Amino acid sequence: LSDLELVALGIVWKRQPCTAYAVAREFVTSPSSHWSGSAGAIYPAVKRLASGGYLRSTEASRGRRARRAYSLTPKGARAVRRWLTPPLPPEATRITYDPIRTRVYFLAILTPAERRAFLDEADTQTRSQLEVIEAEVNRYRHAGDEFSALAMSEALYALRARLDWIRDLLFRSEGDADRHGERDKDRLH
Amino acid sequence: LSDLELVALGIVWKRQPCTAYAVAREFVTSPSSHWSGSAGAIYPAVKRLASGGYLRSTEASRGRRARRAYSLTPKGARAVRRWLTPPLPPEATRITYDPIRTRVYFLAILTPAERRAFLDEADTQTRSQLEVIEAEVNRYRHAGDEFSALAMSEALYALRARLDWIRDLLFRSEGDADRHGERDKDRLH
DNA sequence: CCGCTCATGTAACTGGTTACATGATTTA
DNA sequence: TAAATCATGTAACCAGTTACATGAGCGG
Repeated sequence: LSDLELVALGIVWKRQPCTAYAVAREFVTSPSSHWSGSAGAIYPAVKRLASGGYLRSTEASRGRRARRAYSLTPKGARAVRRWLTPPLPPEATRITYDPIRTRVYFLAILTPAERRAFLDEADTQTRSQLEVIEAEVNRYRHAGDEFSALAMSEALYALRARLDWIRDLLFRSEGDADRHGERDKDRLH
Repeated sequence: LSDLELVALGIVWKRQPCTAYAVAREFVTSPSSHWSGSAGAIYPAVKRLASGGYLRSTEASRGRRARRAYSLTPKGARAVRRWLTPPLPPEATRITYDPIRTRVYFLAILTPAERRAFLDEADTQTRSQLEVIEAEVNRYRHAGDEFSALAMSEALYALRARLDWIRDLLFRSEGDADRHGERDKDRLH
C-alpha cells in the first residue's frame, strides 16, 4: 500500500462511513500541499482499497447514479495498525523536503541585501503560516479530535523552529552591510 | 522551470563546470529522500535546461562517447536569482509532508502501549537522524560551503523540534497506563 | 430556476520511478 | 586484469496532476 492509500485508509477509519468525496476534501482542505486530493487520485485509490479488501462499501444509490459510503474491513484496520507499528521504514524518519531550506543552499548567488530580502519574506510568510496552523489546531481541538490536534501541533513546532533558524540567519547576515558588487560565495559575516 | 530543474540549476552553479552525473550524485547522497537522483530524471532535466538556454555544455568527449561539463549561462543565473527573490510562491512556505506527523493523526487506532512503542521508535529514529545531519553540517562546514551548512542546519532545528514534540506526546500519554481493551478514540490522558 | 455544494467518475498528460545497457577511467 | 567508480543514456512504467463531464440535492 502506498502512503496516499494508507492516509486515505486512515481518513476513512476516522469518519466511517464516509464517501470518497469526503476523503478527497480532507486532502484539499489540508494546510499541506503535498497531495492535491484530486478526484483523479482519490477515486482510483479508494477503488483499489475496496477491491483489495481493505474497504467495504455500503451502496446507497439514489437515482441512476452510484453513491457509496465506505467503511474499514478488519483487514483495513490491520493495515493501518501495521503502518503505525515499529519498525518504521527508514524514509519515514528522514528529513523532509523543504522549499525554503532548499533555496538557502544557493543564497550565495544573491547580494547581502537581496539575501536579507529573501529571509524577511521567508520570516513573514512563515509567521502567517503559523497563524493558519494555530487556527487548524484549535479547530481540531474544538471538534474533539485530540490526536489530529496533537499531530498538527508538530507543524507548529516545526514552523517555530524555522523562525528561530531564520532569525539566526538574519543575525549572522547583519555584519555584511550593503557592500554591493562583491558576491563572494563564501562570505557571510 | 520545475523545482527539480531549479535545484539542478543551483547545483551546477555551485560546482560548475559540472557533469550531469555529479548533479545526480548530489541528489543520491542527500539525506533527504524527496528526489532519488536517478539518471532517468537528471539527464533529461539537464538536457531540458541546456536546450532552454539555462546551461551551456563544454563538450570534452573522449573515445566514442559523449562527456559534457555544464556551466550556467547568464539566463540560467537569472533564473536561480529569480527563484530566490520575493515574492515566494505560497506552496514554498506551506507546511511540508511529514510521515511521522501524518501517522500521529491516526494513533487513536492503537492501544496506549502500542502508541508508546510508536513514539519510542520515532524518538530513537529521529535521534539517529540528528546525528546524521550533524555530521552533514560539519562536512559542509569543513568543505567551506557555509551556505549549505546553514541550510542543512534548518534540518537540525526541525529534528530537535520534532524531538520536543515527541517528548510532549510521551509526557501526555504517561497517564494512560496499560489499560488494554478500551480503544476510546478521544482518550489520551 | 439558478447557483452552490455534494458526489462520481474519466482522459490526457507529466514528472518522476526502477531497471537496464554500455562505455571510459581509476584503483587494488 | 578485475572490480569499482565515473559517466551517459533509454525504455517501460506508475502515481500523481489538471481538466473535463455529469448528476443529485438544497437554499435563496
